[in-house]
Amino acid sequence: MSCYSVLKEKGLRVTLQRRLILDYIHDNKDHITAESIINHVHSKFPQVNKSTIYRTLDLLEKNDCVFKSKSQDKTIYHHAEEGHHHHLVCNRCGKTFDYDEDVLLPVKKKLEKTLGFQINLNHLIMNGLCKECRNLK
Amino acid sequence: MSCYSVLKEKGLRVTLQRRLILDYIHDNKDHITAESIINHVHSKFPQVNKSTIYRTLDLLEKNDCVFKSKSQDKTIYHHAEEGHHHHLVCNRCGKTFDYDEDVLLPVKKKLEKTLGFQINLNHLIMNGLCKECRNLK
DNA sequence: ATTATTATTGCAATCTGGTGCAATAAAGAT
DNA sequence: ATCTTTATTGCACCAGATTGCAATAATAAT
Repeated sequence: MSCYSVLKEKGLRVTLQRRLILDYIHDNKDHITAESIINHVHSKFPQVNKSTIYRTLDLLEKNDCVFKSKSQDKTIYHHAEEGHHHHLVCNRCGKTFDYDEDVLLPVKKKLEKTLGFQINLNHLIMNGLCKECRNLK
Repeated sequence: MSCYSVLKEKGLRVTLQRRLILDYIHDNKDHITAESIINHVHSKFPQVNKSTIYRTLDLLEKNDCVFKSKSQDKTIYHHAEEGHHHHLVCNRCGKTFDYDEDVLLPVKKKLEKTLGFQINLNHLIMNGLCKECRNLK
């Protein structure tokens, strides 16, 4: 679990609270909401404060251990393994799907050429309808 | 101002509060924050409640009169004229930039072919660094 | 013009996410 | 094993956004 060494390298401490949160995110390959993380931590240690959880999530994001994004109204987190930062989220069933980073490279290049704008693909979530849900209606 | 007729058609009422908000959004071509909308309405009628404003914005979004999106931590609204739904938001200065819808069409088509996922381009905001801000650092 | 209907509003309370600060505890030094 | 340093936590509080409900007011019917 390399996140622990990342923390230690930077002089950050590996606390019970951080282990609870990190392990939970690593055990869940899907996107998870802040709410579900809070629930999980509270189910094991109810006395852990929610502000600690939010601060831990911010810290993990700053150190590239998790990715944080907004999907509709909710804040969503997922673990940060290489090559898995790009997500599609279905507006109907809520499931997430990965896509190949290369798909967006031409867009990135074109926007840099024409507008000089450098988009950050790591934090990009695209919403829509997945295959199954499209067939339902 | 077709939004008024949209409301009337659906049996929704055109109230002072809704006129204030609609007119303000129509007069502003840029993205505007919920905060600036609240400030504007309060500058004319301080007694209007903020929950009314949020509810009105949700209603206008549901009826396709405005678009609502998240940029970083803020909620952002803009009027819904055809061909202006696609935005880049700079993470440093907060300015917004439009881009041509066509840029993303190949991506949309590819994802539909390979994954069957139908992305909704209307609500897509991409974050990054604009030309000016890139040059600053 | 007045009345009846019901969509809309204001209010109070709530929820999510975030902040300053004093108390606490992890990890290194002794 | 104990002490010291200071990163981290819990607490209390705050801001933005949201909701249930009773009061209000926009529109249709008379």
